[in-house]
This record gives sequence, C-alpha cells and structure tokens, in this order.
Amino acid sequence: MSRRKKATIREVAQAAGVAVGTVSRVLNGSGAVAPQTATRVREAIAVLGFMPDAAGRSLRSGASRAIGVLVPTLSNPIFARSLEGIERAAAQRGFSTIIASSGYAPARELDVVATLVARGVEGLVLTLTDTRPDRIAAVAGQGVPFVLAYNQPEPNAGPPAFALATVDSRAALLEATARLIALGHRRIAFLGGAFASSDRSRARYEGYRAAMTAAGLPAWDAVEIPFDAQDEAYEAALGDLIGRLAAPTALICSNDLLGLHAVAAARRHGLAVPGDLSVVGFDGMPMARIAEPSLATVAQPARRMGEAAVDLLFGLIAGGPPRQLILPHTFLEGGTLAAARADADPLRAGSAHVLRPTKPNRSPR
Amino acid sequence: MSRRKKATIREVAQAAGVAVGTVSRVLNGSGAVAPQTATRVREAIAVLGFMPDAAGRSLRSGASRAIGVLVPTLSNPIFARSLEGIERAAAQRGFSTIIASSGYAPARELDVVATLVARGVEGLVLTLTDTRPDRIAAVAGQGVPFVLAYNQPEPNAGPPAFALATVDSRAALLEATARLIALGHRRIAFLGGAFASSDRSRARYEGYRAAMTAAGLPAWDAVEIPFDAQDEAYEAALGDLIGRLAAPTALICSNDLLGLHAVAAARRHGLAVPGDLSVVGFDGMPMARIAEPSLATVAQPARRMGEAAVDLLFGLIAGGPPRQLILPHTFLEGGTLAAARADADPLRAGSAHVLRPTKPNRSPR
DNA sequence: GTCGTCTATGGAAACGGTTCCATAGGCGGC
DNA sequence: GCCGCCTATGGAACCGTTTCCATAGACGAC
Repeated sequence: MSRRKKATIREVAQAAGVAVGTVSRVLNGSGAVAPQTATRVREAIAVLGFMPDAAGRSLRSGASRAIGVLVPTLSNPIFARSLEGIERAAAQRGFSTIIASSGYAPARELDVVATLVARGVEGLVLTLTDTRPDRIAAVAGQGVPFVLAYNQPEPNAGPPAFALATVDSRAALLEATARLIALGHRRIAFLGGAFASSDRSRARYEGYRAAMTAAGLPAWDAVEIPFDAQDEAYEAALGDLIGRLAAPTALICSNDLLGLHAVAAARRHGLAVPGDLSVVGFDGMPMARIAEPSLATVAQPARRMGEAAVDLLFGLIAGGPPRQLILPHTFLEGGTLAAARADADPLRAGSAHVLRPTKPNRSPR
Repeated sequence: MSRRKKATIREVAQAAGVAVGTVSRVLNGSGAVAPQTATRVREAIAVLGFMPDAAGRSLRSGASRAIGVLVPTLSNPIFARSLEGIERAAAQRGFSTIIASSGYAPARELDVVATLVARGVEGLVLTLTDTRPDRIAAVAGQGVPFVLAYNQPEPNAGPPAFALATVDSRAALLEATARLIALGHRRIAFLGGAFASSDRSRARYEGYRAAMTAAGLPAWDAVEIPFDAQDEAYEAALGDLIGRLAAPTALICSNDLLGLHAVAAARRHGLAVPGDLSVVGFDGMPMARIAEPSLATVAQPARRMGEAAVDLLFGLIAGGPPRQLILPHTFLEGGTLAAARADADPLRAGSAHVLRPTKPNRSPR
C-alpha cells in the first residue's frame, strides 16, 4: 500500500501510456483531455499513490498553494483560536499554512516575514508588533499580498493602502470604560501589554483615555506589563496600584490573560473581586468566562477574524483592492464587575485610604 | 530598499562576475571559495537583496528546510505551548514549521500527513489521534522521519520502531489517583476526552483503573466527552455523575481544560469544590493554576516536550536510531483538592445520598 | 476533395536553485 | 623542469512540475 519512494509525474505518464503534459492537465483540469484518457491517468495516479511534489509545482508555476501567518505568540489562546480559523479557511481552498511567531519582538518580525516570502507563500496574514507606516511599507515592499489581523494602525485618510481585519479596540474600550463609570467608578486604572510590542494595547488605552476625559475624570497612566511577565510581575504592578493613596476601584486590562492574572494578583493582595476591585478584560477567552468570578470582557470573534483575514487575502490574491474589515465586538458582563462602593472615594467619604496587608492570602502552591 | 521583483542566483552571479555555481557555494558554504570572491558575492547578494527561493533549492537538493507538525487542535493551550517549543527549536536550525491540525478526526489525519509530505517536509512531529500499529505503519510508509509527541501507544517489546516524546500518562495518573485515595476518597470518577480520538485519554484512564484496582476499589466507567463539547455537555455529564445514588467525591479529568470545565459545571450544580468534590486535571496549564481554586494537576513540560521532539527528529534525520523519551511529570497540589468528608460515604455513614438542586447558582452571563 | 478549425495529445522549454564534472592555474616534490 | 595534486571556478545537467508550441487527426463547410 505505502510506496517506498515517491512516484513522479513521469512514472504516472508512462504507466498510463500518455505524455507528462497530459497528466498535468488531468491533475489541474487545465487543458482539454478526453474522458477516457483522464480515467486512465487517474487510475495510474491511484495505483502509484502519486502526489505532485509541491516544490516542482511551485517552482514552475509560482503557485505554492501556501500562505504564511505571523502571530506574536501561540501562548495567547486568542491567537491560537484565530489560527484555527485561518488554517481552516486556507485548507478549504487547498492551501497550507506556514506559521511563524515573532515572540513580540519587533526586531525579528521583518526577518520572519522575509523567510516566509522566500518560502514562496502566495500571501501573508500578519499580526505585527509595530504598525508604523514605514514598517508596513517594508512589508509591502516584499511584493506579496498581505492582510493585517488584530492590528490597529493609526487611521489614515483616503482609500486604504493595505488590507486589515480587526475589531475597533478604541471604540470597544471607550464603551467598556463608560460602563465602569456608569457603575459609579471614578478611579479606574489601565493595565496593558507593552505598547512597544502591541498597537492594540495602545489603541485600547486611547479608548480608555477618551472615555475618562469625556466623563471629566483623570485618565491614569497606563501600567505596561511585558508579554513574558511572570506572576510576580503582576503582583508587583498591582501592589503598586493599590498601594497608592487613592487606589483604583476598577481595573481595565488590555486582554483576558492580563485580566485573569490581575484577578489572581488582587486576590493574593487580599482584595476581593469585584467587592474591592472590578476587573474588565478583552478578548472573550472561553476559559476566562468559566472562571469564578467570570471575567467581564470585550469579546472579539477570533475564529471568524481568522477566516475573514483569509477571505480578504484571497481577494487580494485575485487582484482585488485592499479592504479593511472591522468586526463587531460584544461587551460581556461578568462576575468581576460590580458597582463602586459608596465609601470607595476617599475625597467624597472624607476617609483616608486604608493600606491593606500585602500578601495575607497567597493561594497554595 | 525593497525590490520590486525577486532577484535570482543568476543575476547575483552576473553582478559579482562569477558563475552561479560559485554563488551557490558561497550561499551554502559547500565548496572552496576564495575569500575575496566570497566577499564580492556577498556584496552582490546584499545589493540585490537576494534570498534563495525555497522551491528551487528544495527541488534539486531535496532539502526543504521545513518540518511538518500535526496537532489535534490549537485551541488547547498545551499544544500551543508545545508548538512554541517546536517552532523555536526548528528555527534555531534554520527550519520552518508547517502546522496542520486534525481537529481530532482520525479519518483526516493520514491525508494531512500526506499533504505535509507532498510539501517536501524533511521530518514530522505528530500527535496522532490513533496510534494503533497499522496507523503508525501507514505514517512510516511515507518514508519521512517522524516523531510522535504526546502520544501513548501500547508499549512494545524489542527496540523501538519509532521515535516518541511524551510523559508517562499511565504512571502519572496512577500516582494522582493514589493521592486521592490517600485523602480518603473512595468514589472517584474519571472524565476523559473521547478515547477514539486520544490514546492519552485512554492511557490515563488505565492509570486510574490500575490505582483503583490496586486499592481494592471499584473503577468507574470512564465518562467520555467529545473534544468539541460545549458548556452544556459538561454540565450534563457532571449532572449524571452527581445524580447517582453513590455520587463521586472526587473527579479525575484527563486534561486541564476538562478539569476547569468540570469545576465550573460542578459549581453550577451547586457543588462546592473541593468541599463536595475534589477535582484533578492533567497538563499544568498556567491558567488553571491561577484560577480560584487552583486546579490540582499533573504538570507536563509542554515546551520542553516540543523541543525534545525536534531534537529526536533531527537525530533521525541525521540517520540515528529512533529513540523514545519519557519526560518527567510533576503532581501539583491545588485548591481543588481536599480530604473526603467523613459523611461522604453513604455506605459507611448509613445515610442516603441527598440529591441537590440542579442549577441553583448559575453564574451570570 | 480541399481547406480551415478545433480537439486531444506529445514533446520540450522553463522555473531557480544544487551538484557534479571538467579544467585552469599554482605550487611543492623529486 | 616535469609531474601530480590541490584549489578555485566555470558550465552544464538535473530535480518535478507547468506551460507553451507543434502536430495529428476528425469533422464541417464550401
């Protein structure tokens, strides 16, 4: 059943008693082939277990039937899920998916893209760490169609110069922050991934800022957390926040992973969530939703985003114009959300902030 | 800076005033090249921004510098993390990673492998859904070196016929089950992924069985959950278990994803974890560890397993014999673990099991 | 019957590299 | 001073496929 050595198109041609060109035509349905001949060829293919070699095909035709994907990391389930959408949508068109990750390192990114291009991918789905115009131009200079996914470059006047599939992070966070304000929160802090590695984090912070400003509240400086942070880093960051004279009563996190870690860190600091601190995330990871308390969050359709990005990409490959797609987000209520306590505001209540013990209740290891 | 059209080796040769063979030699460090000539060639390469085309290279030399990876799903962070290890270890050797997922469908699996092989990958890292000898033979028949990761085929006498990197699921679950028994649990149920799609799930069940039998306790039938299960499926499965006259006081799950869902489902059924039900998972997902209560689990070194699999693979590619590597697992205590309540055993306490209300405490949506 | 058209097919060139073979020149040993 | 070997390099074959061109034969129109 299994062949020792891979059969070539020449062997198939010989077995079927036709020329290699004819086999190729049968394979690709390109030229006219007599039905009877085609059958004979197909039989030979089946008997020999022939599969066309991708390298030979790609070399001659330039069609590798593969797309390249760059994500910052596979450890964040949101990217993993979007990859599932990409992989499925590509496979549906007979395309393979070559995956690479940048590890959130802007410096490696362009090299990785170049490697993918050298592999002959026909298109790229990229989540870049850095989306300044010159970086995007550098990618465009590779001459391969590409779609940005999850990215949130500065909006640009005129027709779009590149394709994009994303949610409107800024608007989503504006909305989420407004919810917290409506719940009576006044001191709302923002915890985000490093701005240098994530335009999403930055866009979300801007949304937060805009909402705070609109409500006449002071926007806090963003607390940036590196993407490879360990538990201790979260704990330290949170300790810094709650140690302040006027500690926040709510915390907005630029993704669910941060949100879950923030909840855990708050707990270790002896804060009740949502009693002492409300927390909101971003992404809508299923695992954050089944946590207790469930994480309030802005859900984005990750899988669909992956599929949409591939759709856009094949539009480009077919010669269409670059389109920018904003997918809908949904605010999900959750157990980490509560109204601000009446006594939470030291200015209003006239009481000084009470410092809590730092780590009274560390959970068992 | 960016080239409109990709340069070829012939253009480089012309620019440097040498033959194409010489450029190739510089590129691969294969033959002897005068330092001065090499410099000239390297300059031409830099000026033209030349990158060798993978298809051409692969076609002639058979060296695609790519490996193929098959995982059941990317949605389980354990595979995503192992992929990070694979990707990194491969990239370190200048290899790209082509990823495909089977979606836990045994039927698709062999096709996917064939597709990867047709792409000319030089090796495969596979997590198969089905590891019966004939399936492994079918993979071996493709003539490409491969390593199984995470898989747990029936042990075989004699020297190993294929390479393997895994933890000893059976031993790990034997140990975990023994821990529960030591905590006084007698009625311990097993919740696993569908056996038909996971030899790990099966091996873990066997470990559980062995431990129960060794302790003179009856082993329960495994409750199998499909891998695409929704919340409702978990709830139903758990409802069935706790609705029994002699309900379990502990639950062993074949992975952390199941474990987290089981904890959530138990909560929705009004059971306290670990008060009414202890839960143990498998994998050591970071997210399960920061949950409250933290999930007791058997941790496996996912990233290292990915790296180890690639090491084994390159051993094979270099012509070495297939090696089988068992990585160490660690039992992690967690908040989902408690001693069995004294009144938990209806036989011993002489009291009938009290049926609890089914869904009194559903968490907010 | 001749011509033109159309279909089915054979055969060869081409894709962009690597690898092998041939060879020119330099150099040391005798 | 000749021979042989070694180094550096040129040039061509080759990998497996697609694509293009040529052609044989069938068939309809006149």
